[in-house]
Amino acid sequence: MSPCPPRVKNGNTFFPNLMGDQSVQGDMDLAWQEILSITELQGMDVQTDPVYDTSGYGPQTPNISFSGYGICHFPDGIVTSVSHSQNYDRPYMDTVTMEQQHLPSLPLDPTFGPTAYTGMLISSSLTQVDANAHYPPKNVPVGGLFNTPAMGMAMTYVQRLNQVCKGQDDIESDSGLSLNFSDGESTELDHMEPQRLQSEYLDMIPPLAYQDQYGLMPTVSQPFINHISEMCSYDTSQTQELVCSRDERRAAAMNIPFPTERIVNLPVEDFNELLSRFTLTEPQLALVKDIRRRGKNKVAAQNCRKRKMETIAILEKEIWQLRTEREGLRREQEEVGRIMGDLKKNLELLEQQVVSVLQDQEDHPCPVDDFLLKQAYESNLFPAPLSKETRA
DNA sequence: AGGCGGTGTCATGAA
DNA sequence: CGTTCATGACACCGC
Repeated sequence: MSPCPPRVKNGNTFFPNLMGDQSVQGDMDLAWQEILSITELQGMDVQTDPVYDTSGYGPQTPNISFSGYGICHFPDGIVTSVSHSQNYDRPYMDTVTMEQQHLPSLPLDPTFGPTAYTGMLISSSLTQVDANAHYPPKNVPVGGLFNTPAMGMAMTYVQRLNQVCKGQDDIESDSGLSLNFSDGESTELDHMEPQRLQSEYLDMIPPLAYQDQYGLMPTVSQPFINHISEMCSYDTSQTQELVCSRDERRAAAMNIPFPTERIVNLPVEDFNELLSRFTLTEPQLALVKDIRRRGKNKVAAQNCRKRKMETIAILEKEIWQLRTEREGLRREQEEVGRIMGDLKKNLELLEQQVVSVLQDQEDHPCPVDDFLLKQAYESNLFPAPLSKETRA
Protein backbone atom coordinates (compact mmCIF):
# COMPACT_ATOMS: atom_id res chain seq x y z
CA MET A 1 0.00 0.00 0.00
CA SER A 2 1.16 3.47 -0.55
CA PRO A 3 -0.11 6.98 -0.55
CA CYS A 4 -1.41 8.46 -3.69
CA PRO A 5 0.75 9.26 -6.61
CA PRO A 6 0.63 12.86 -7.62
CA ARG A 7 -1.23 13.72 -10.70
CA VAL A 8 -0.31 16.44 -13.07
CA LYS A 9 -2.80 18.96 -14.11
CA ASN A 10 -3.20 17.73 -17.59
CA GLY A 11 -4.60 14.58 -16.23
CA ASN A 12 -1.57 12.42 -16.64
CA THR A 13 -0.35 10.58 -13.66
CA PHE A 14 3.22 10.83 -12.68
CA PHE A 15 3.01 7.35 -11.41
CA PRO A 16 0.81 4.60 -12.57
CA ASN A 17 -2.75 5.45 -12.03
CA LEU A 18 -4.17 2.61 -10.14
CA MET A 19 -6.62 4.57 -8.19
CA GLY A 20 -9.94 3.05 -7.89
CA ASP A 21 -8.86 -0.24 -9.30
CA GLN A 22 -8.82 -2.52 -6.34
CA SER A 23 -7.99 -5.48 -8.48
CA VAL A 24 -4.49 -4.29 -9.01
CA GLN A 25 -3.71 -3.49 -5.47
CA GLY A 26 -2.13 -6.83 -4.94
CA ASP A 27 0.23 -6.19 -7.80
CA MET A 28 0.84 -2.76 -6.43
CA ASP A 29 1.85 -4.11 -3.10
CA LEU A 30 4.14 -6.51 -4.82
CA ALA A 31 5.66 -3.70 -6.82
CA TRP A 32 6.27 -1.73 -3.70
CA GLN A 33 7.84 -4.67 -2.07
CA GLU A 34 10.20 -4.87 -5.02
CA ILE A 35 11.02 -1.22 -4.81
CA LEU A 36 11.61 -1.33 -1.14
CA SER A 37 13.80 -4.33 -1.48
CA ILE A 38 16.32 -2.36 -3.47
CA THR A 39 19.44 -2.52 -1.44
CA GLU A 40 20.24 1.14 -1.67
CA LEU A 41 16.93 2.04 -0.19
CA GLN A 42 17.74 0.23 2.93
CA GLY A 43 20.22 2.93 3.65
CA MET A 44 17.45 5.43 3.47
CA ASP A 45 15.70 3.93 6.40
CA VAL A 46 12.60 3.65 4.38
CA GLN A 47 10.16 1.46 6.10
CA THR A 48 9.38 -1.68 4.32
CA ASP A 49 6.19 -1.88 6.15
CA PRO A 50 3.46 -1.16 3.70
CA VAL A 51 2.05 1.31 6.13
CA TYR A 52 3.96 4.54 5.71
CA ASP A 53 4.18 6.49 8.83
CA THR A 54 5.15 9.96 7.88
CA SER A 55 4.99 11.33 11.33
CA GLY A 56 8.73 11.54 11.35
CA TYR A 57 8.80 14.07 8.58
CA GLY A 58 8.42 17.64 9.46
CA PRO A 59 7.01 19.20 12.53
CA GLN A 60 3.46 18.54 13.51
CA THR A 61 2.80 16.60 10.44
CA PRO A 62 -0.83 15.76 10.33
CA ASN A 63 -1.35 12.38 8.89
CA ILE A 64 -3.70 11.78 6.14
CA SER A 65 -6.03 8.90 5.97
CA PHE A 66 -6.02 7.04 2.76
CA SER A 67 -7.60 3.95 1.63
CA GLY A 68 -5.18 2.23 -0.60
CA TYR A 69 -4.80 4.15 -3.78
CA GLY A 70 -8.36 4.77 -4.47
CA ILE A 71 -8.84 7.35 -1.86
CA CYS A 72 -6.63 9.86 -3.56
CA HIS A 73 -8.21 11.96 -6.16
CA PHE A 74 -6.52 14.72 -8.02
CA PRO A 75 -8.89 16.78 -10.01
CA ASP A 76 -6.67 19.23 -11.79
CA GLY A 77 -3.78 18.13 -9.74
CA ILE A 78 -5.38 19.03 -6.45
CA VAL A 79 -5.43 16.61 -3.62
CA THR A 80 -8.93 16.35 -2.39
CA SER A 81 -8.87 13.13 -0.57
CA VAL A 82 -7.69 14.36 2.75
CA SER A 83 -10.26 13.84 5.36
CA HIS A 84 -10.03 16.59 7.90
CA SER A 85 -12.33 14.79 10.17
CA GLN A 86 -9.92 11.98 10.46
CA ASN A 87 -7.21 11.64 12.98
CA TYR A 88 -4.07 12.99 11.37
CA ASP A 89 -1.96 10.96 13.67
CA ARG A 90 -2.95 7.88 11.87
CA PRO A 91 -0.80 6.40 9.21
CA TYR A 92 -1.64 6.77 5.59
CA MET A 93 -3.38 3.53 5.24
CA ASP A 94 -6.60 3.00 6.95
CA THR A 95 -9.79 1.29 6.31
CA VAL A 96 -11.84 4.08 4.86
CA THR A 97 -12.78 3.01 1.44
CA MET A 98 -13.06 5.16 -1.59
CA GLU A 99 -16.73 4.51 -1.73
CA GLN A 100 -17.06 5.69 1.80
CA GLN A 101 -15.32 8.83 0.77
CA HIS A 102 -17.67 9.15 -2.16
CA LEU A 103 -14.79 9.76 -4.40
CA PRO A 104 -14.90 8.78 -8.00
CA SER A 105 -12.23 6.45 -9.16
CA LEU A 106 -9.87 7.45 -11.83
CA PRO A 107 -9.54 5.24 -14.84
CA LEU A 108 -6.67 2.88 -14.84
CA ASP A 109 -4.09 4.01 -17.29
CA PRO A 110 -3.38 0.93 -19.35
CA THR A 111 0.07 2.13 -20.15
CA PHE A 112 1.06 1.73 -16.56
CA GLY A 113 1.22 -1.45 -14.73
CA PRO A 114 2.32 -1.98 -11.22
CA THR A 115 5.73 -2.80 -12.50
CA ALA A 116 6.07 0.71 -13.74
CA TYR A 117 7.16 1.54 -10.27
CA THR A 118 10.06 -0.77 -10.60
CA GLY A 119 10.58 -0.14 -14.24
CA MET A 120 13.54 2.07 -13.46
CA LEU A 121 12.15 4.80 -15.63
CA ILE A 122 9.82 7.52 -14.74
CA SER A 123 6.63 7.33 -16.61
CA SER A 124 6.61 8.80 -20.02
CA SER A 125 3.62 10.81 -18.97
CA LEU A 126 6.11 13.23 -17.56
CA THR A 127 7.04 14.13 -21.03
CA GLN A 128 3.83 16.00 -21.17
CA VAL A 129 4.43 18.25 -18.27
CA ASP A 130 5.48 21.77 -18.82
CA ALA A 131 9.17 21.57 -19.41
CA ASN A 132 9.45 25.29 -19.73
CA ALA A 133 8.85 26.05 -16.13
CA HIS A 134 11.34 28.47 -14.69
CA TYR A 135 13.50 27.76 -11.73
CA PRO A 136 13.27 28.89 -9.22
CA PRO A 137 9.58 29.09 -9.93
CA LYS A 138 8.01 32.44 -9.68
CA ASN A 139 4.92 33.63 -7.92
CA VAL A 140 4.51 30.53 -5.92
CA PRO A 141 3.54 30.64 -2.28
CA VAL A 142 6.44 29.61 -0.17
CA GLY A 143 6.50 27.41 2.83
CA GLY A 144 4.02 25.38 4.65
CA LEU A 145 4.32 22.25 2.65
CA PHE A 146 5.85 20.22 5.36
CA ASN A 147 3.54 21.51 7.95
CA THR A 148 0.57 20.32 6.05
CA PRO A 149 -1.08 17.07 5.32
CA ALA A 150 0.51 17.22 1.92
CA MET A 151 3.93 17.19 3.44
CA GLY A 152 3.67 13.57 4.32
CA MET A 153 2.35 12.84 0.92
CA ALA A 154 5.13 14.81 -0.66
CA MET A 155 7.69 13.01 1.39
CA THR A 156 6.32 9.69 0.44
CA TYR A 157 6.09 10.84 -3.09
CA VAL A 158 9.71 11.86 -3.03
CA GLN A 159 10.63 8.58 -1.48
CA ARG A 160 8.86 6.88 -4.28
CA LEU A 161 10.47 9.09 -6.83
CA ASN A 162 13.78 8.38 -5.29
CA GLN A 163 13.04 4.72 -5.16
CA VAL A 164 12.16 4.71 -8.78
CA CYS A 165 15.18 6.74 -9.66
CA LYS A 166 17.45 4.73 -7.48
CA GLY A 167 16.59 1.73 -9.51
CA GLN A 168 18.00 3.52 -12.47
CA ASP A 169 21.41 2.68 -11.30
CA ASP A 170 20.62 -0.49 -13.04
CA ILE A 171 19.41 0.85 -16.26
CA GLU A 172 21.72 3.76 -16.66
CA SER A 173 24.62 1.44 -16.46
CA ASP A 174 26.29 3.62 -14.04
CA SER A 175 29.63 2.39 -13.12
CA GLY A 176 28.46 1.73 -9.63
CA LEU A 177 32.01 2.35 -8.78
CA SER A 178 32.36 1.51 -5.17
CA LEU A 179 34.52 4.54 -4.79
CA ASN A 180 31.65 6.57 -5.90
CA PHE A 181 29.40 5.30 -3.23
CA SER A 182 31.97 5.75 -0.60
CA ASP A 183 32.66 9.35 -1.22
CA GLY A 184 30.86 11.99 0.65
CA GLU A 185 28.94 13.66 -2.03
CA SER A 186 27.55 10.53 -3.50
CA THR A 187 25.79 9.44 -0.40
CA GLU A 188 23.12 12.03 -0.20
CA LEU A 189 20.48 9.53 -1.04
CA ASP A 190 22.18 6.32 -0.36
CA HIS A 191 23.11 6.39 3.25
CA MET A 192 21.28 9.37 4.49
CA GLU A 193 20.22 9.32 8.02
CA PRO A 194 16.53 9.79 8.48
CA GLN A 195 16.82 13.25 9.95
CA ARG A 196 19.24 14.35 7.29
CA LEU A 197 17.12 12.69 4.68
CA GLN A 198 14.23 14.70 5.89
CA SER A 199 16.28 17.84 5.76
CA GLU A 200 17.54 17.12 2.30
CA TYR A 201 14.10 16.43 1.04
CA LEU A 202 12.80 19.52 2.64
CA ASP A 203 15.18 21.21 0.30
CA MET A 204 14.44 18.88 -2.53
CA ILE A 205 10.78 19.70 -2.53
CA PRO A 206 10.39 23.19 -3.79
CA PRO A 207 8.17 25.15 -1.45
CA LEU A 208 5.49 25.22 -4.03
CA ALA A 209 2.62 23.62 -2.34
CA TYR A 210 -0.43 25.63 -2.76
CA GLN A 211 -3.87 25.57 -1.39
CA ASP A 212 -6.44 23.99 -3.54
CA GLN A 213 -9.75 25.37 -4.46
CA TYR A 214 -10.97 24.57 -1.02
CA GLY A 215 -8.22 26.52 0.53
CA LEU A 216 -7.23 23.52 2.53
CA MET A 217 -5.44 21.00 0.47
CA PRO A 218 -1.89 21.58 -0.41
CA THR A 219 -0.52 19.22 -2.95
CA VAL A 220 2.60 18.11 -4.64
CA SER A 221 2.94 20.87 -7.09
CA GLN A 222 3.18 20.89 -10.80
CA PRO A 223 6.39 22.94 -10.60
CA PHE A 224 7.92 20.25 -8.46
CA ILE A 225 7.08 17.66 -11.05
CA ASN A 226 8.44 20.02 -13.63
CA HIS A 227 11.54 20.36 -11.51
CA ILE A 228 12.12 16.64 -11.58
CA SER A 229 11.41 16.49 -15.27
CA GLU A 230 13.92 19.25 -15.86
CA MET A 231 16.58 17.72 -13.73
CA CYS A 232 16.29 14.47 -15.56
CA SER A 233 16.75 13.76 -19.20
CA TYR A 234 14.97 11.72 -21.75
CA ASP A 235 16.47 8.68 -23.23
CA THR A 236 17.19 8.68 -26.91
CA SER A 237 15.07 5.72 -27.74
CA GLN A 238 11.59 5.97 -29.07
CA THR A 239 10.14 5.43 -25.65
CA GLN A 240 11.02 8.98 -24.66
CA GLU A 241 11.11 7.89 -21.08
CA LEU A 242 12.51 10.06 -18.38
CA VAL A 243 15.85 8.83 -17.19
CA CYS A 244 17.37 10.09 -14.00
CA SER A 245 21.10 9.69 -13.94
CA ARG A 246 22.83 9.56 -10.63
CA ASP A 247 24.00 13.12 -10.90
CA GLU A 248 20.54 14.24 -11.86
CA ARG A 249 19.20 12.61 -8.76
CA ARG A 250 21.92 14.18 -6.71
CA ALA A 251 21.12 17.54 -8.21
CA ALA A 252 17.45 17.09 -7.46
CA ALA A 253 18.17 15.96 -3.95
CA MET A 254 20.38 18.97 -3.36
CA ASN A 255 17.81 21.24 -4.91
CA ILE A 256 20.13 22.51 -7.59
CA PRO A 257 18.02 25.07 -9.37
CA PHE A 258 19.08 24.26 -12.91
CA PRO A 259 19.30 21.11 -14.97
CA THR A 260 22.44 19.04 -15.12
CA GLU A 261 22.44 19.36 -18.87
CA ARG A 262 23.18 23.05 -18.45
CA ILE A 263 25.70 22.41 -15.72
CA VAL A 264 27.69 20.25 -18.06
CA ASN A 265 27.21 21.86 -21.43
CA LEU A 266 27.32 25.56 -20.80
CA PRO A 267 30.54 27.33 -21.75
CA VAL A 268 32.55 28.25 -18.70
CA GLU A 269 31.63 31.89 -18.89
CA ASP A 270 27.94 31.17 -19.14
CA PHE A 271 28.31 28.57 -16.45
CA ASN A 272 29.91 31.03 -14.07
CA GLU A 273 27.27 33.57 -14.94
CA LEU A 274 24.61 30.99 -14.19
CA LEU A 275 26.19 30.26 -10.84
CA SER A 276 26.32 33.93 -10.03
CA ARG A 277 22.60 34.20 -10.46
CA PHE A 278 21.94 31.78 -7.63
CA THR A 279 23.11 31.66 -4.09
CA LEU A 280 24.35 28.17 -3.66
CA THR A 281 25.65 26.60 -0.51
CA GLU A 282 29.14 25.16 -0.47
CA PRO A 283 27.88 21.57 -0.80
CA GLN A 284 25.66 22.63 -3.67
CA LEU A 285 28.53 24.40 -5.36
CA ALA A 286 30.79 21.41 -4.88
CA LEU A 287 28.14 19.12 -6.29
CA VAL A 288 27.56 21.35 -9.28
CA LYS A 289 31.27 21.45 -10.04
CA ASP A 290 31.56 17.71 -9.61
CA ILE A 291 28.62 17.21 -11.92
CA ARG A 292 30.25 19.45 -14.48
CA ARG A 293 33.59 17.67 -14.13
CA ARG A 294 32.02 14.24 -14.39
CA GLY A 295 29.84 15.29 -17.27
CA LYS A 296 32.76 16.73 -19.18
CA ASN A 297 34.88 13.71 -18.43
CA LYS A 298 32.13 11.37 -19.48
CA VAL A 299 31.96 13.05 -22.85
CA ALA A 300 35.74 13.09 -23.05
CA ALA A 301 35.88 9.37 -22.30
CA GLN A 302 33.28 8.69 -24.94
CA ASN A 303 35.23 10.72 -27.46
CA CYS A 304 38.46 9.09 -26.40
CA ARG A 305 37.03 5.63 -26.91
CA LYS A 306 35.52 6.65 -30.18
CA ARG A 307 38.88 7.95 -31.35
CA LYS A 308 40.57 4.81 -30.13
CA MET A 309 38.17 2.67 -32.11
CA GLU A 310 38.67 4.86 -35.17
CA THR A 311 42.42 4.64 -34.75
CA ILE A 312 42.21 0.89 -34.44
CA ALA A 313 40.09 0.74 -37.58
CA ILE A 314 42.55 2.97 -39.45
CA LEU A 315 45.50 0.88 -38.30
CA GLU A 316 43.77 -2.35 -39.22
CA LYS A 317 43.06 -0.94 -42.67
CA GLU A 318 46.67 0.16 -42.91
CA ILE A 319 47.83 -3.32 -41.94
CA TRP A 320 45.66 -4.80 -44.67
CA GLN A 321 47.03 -2.32 -47.21
CA LEU A 322 50.61 -3.01 -46.19
CA ARG A 323 50.07 -6.75 -46.40
CA THR A 324 48.64 -6.34 -49.88
CA GLU A 325 51.54 -4.12 -50.86
CA ARG A 326 54.05 -6.58 -49.42
CA GLU A 327 52.47 -9.41 -51.39
CA GLY A 328 52.66 -7.34 -54.58
CA LEU A 329 56.29 -6.48 -53.93
CA ARG A 330 57.09 -10.14 -53.28
CA ARG A 331 55.53 -11.15 -56.61
CA GLU A 332 57.37 -8.36 -58.34
CA GLN A 333 60.63 -9.47 -56.76
CA GLU A 334 60.05 -13.01 -57.99
CA GLU A 335 59.32 -11.75 -61.49
CA VAL A 336 62.42 -9.58 -61.53
CA GLY A 337 64.54 -12.47 -60.30
CA ARG A 338 63.17 -14.70 -63.00
CA ILE A 339 63.90 -12.09 -65.68
CA MET A 340 67.40 -11.56 -64.30
CA GLY A 341 68.04 -15.29 -64.47
CA ASP A 342 66.92 -15.44 -68.09
CA LEU A 343 69.05 -12.46 -69.00
CA LYS A 344 72.10 -13.96 -67.33
CA LYS A 345 71.57 -17.22 -69.13
CA ASN A 346 71.18 -15.47 -72.47
CA LEU A 347 74.26 -13.39 -71.82
CA GLU A 348 76.38 -16.45 -71.14
CA LEU A 349 75.20 -18.13 -74.33
CA LEU A 350 75.88 -15.02 -76.33
CA GLU A 351 79.31 -14.67 -74.83
CA GLN A 352 80.23 -18.23 -75.77
CA GLN A 353 79.04 -17.65 -79.31
CA VAL A 354 81.03 -14.46 -79.68
CA VAL A 355 84.23 -15.83 -78.22
CA SER A 356 84.03 -18.96 -80.35
CA VAL A 357 84.30 -16.96 -83.57
CA LEU A 358 87.09 -14.74 -82.39
CA GLN A 359 90.71 -15.31 -83.49
CA ASP A 360 93.90 -14.00 -82.12
CA GLN A 361 96.40 -11.96 -84.11
CA GLU A 362 97.82 -15.11 -85.57
CA ASP A 363 94.43 -16.33 -86.69
CA HIS A 364 94.34 -18.95 -84.02
CA PRO A 365 90.95 -19.48 -82.40
CA CYS A 366 90.65 -18.14 -78.89
CA PRO A 367 89.89 -20.85 -76.34
CA VAL A 368 86.66 -19.90 -74.65
CA ASP A 369 88.05 -20.79 -71.30
CA ASP A 370 91.08 -18.54 -71.76
CA PHE A 371 89.35 -15.38 -72.92
CA LEU A 372 86.69 -13.08 -71.71
CA LEU A 373 84.82 -10.49 -73.62
CA LYS A 374 85.67 -7.06 -72.48
CA GLN A 375 84.54 -3.67 -73.53
CA ALA A 376 86.84 -0.74 -73.38
CA TYR A 377 85.45 2.66 -72.54
CA GLU A 378 83.28 3.77 -75.48
CA SER A 379 84.80 1.06 -77.61
CA ASN A 380 83.88 -2.26 -79.15
CA LEU A 381 84.02 -5.60 -77.49
CA PHE A 382 87.33 -7.43 -77.67
CA PRO A 383 88.57 -10.73 -76.34
CA ALA A 384 90.90 -10.33 -73.43
CA PRO A 385 92.99 -13.22 -72.19
CA LEU A 386 92.12 -14.33 -68.72
CA SER A 387 94.89 -13.74 -66.22
CA LYS A 388 95.99 -16.50 -63.91
CA GLU A 389 94.27 -14.81 -60.98
CA THR A 390 91.05 -14.30 -62.91
CA ARG A 391 91.10 -17.87 -64.17
CA ALA A 392 91.66 -19.20 -60.71
C1' DA B 1 30.93 -19.11 -13.27
C1' DG B 2 33.95 -16.70 -16.05
C1' DG B 3 34.93 -13.90 -20.23
C1' DC B 4 34.01 -9.91 -22.77
C1' DG B 5 32.43 -5.47 -24.33
C1' DG B 6 30.42 -1.15 -22.88
C1' DT B 7 30.26 2.49 -19.70
C1' DG B 8 31.08 5.82 -15.88
C1' DT B 9 34.40 7.49 -12.88
C1' DC B 10 38.84 8.83 -10.97
C1' DA B 11 43.64 10.20 -11.23
C1' DT B 12 46.97 12.41 -13.69
C1' DG B 13 49.42 15.09 -16.92
C1' DA B 14 49.39 18.38 -20.66
C1' DA B 15 47.64 22.46 -22.88
C1' DC C 1 45.89 29.07 -10.93
C1' DG C 2 41.69 27.27 -12.65
C1' DT C 3 39.66 24.91 -16.45
C1' DT C 4 39.45 21.68 -20.04
C1' DC C 5 40.87 17.77 -22.47
C1' DA C 6 43.00 13.18 -23.20
C1' DT C 7 43.89 8.84 -21.54
C1' DG C 8 45.07 4.79 -18.59
C1' DA C 9 43.15 2.22 -15.02
C1' DC C 10 39.52 0.44 -12.37
C1' DA C 11 34.89 -1.15 -11.13
C1' DC C 12 30.54 -2.47 -12.44
C1' DC C 13 26.89 -4.26 -15.39
C1' DG C 14 24.62 -6.97 -18.87
C1' DC C 15 25.06 -10.47 -22.14
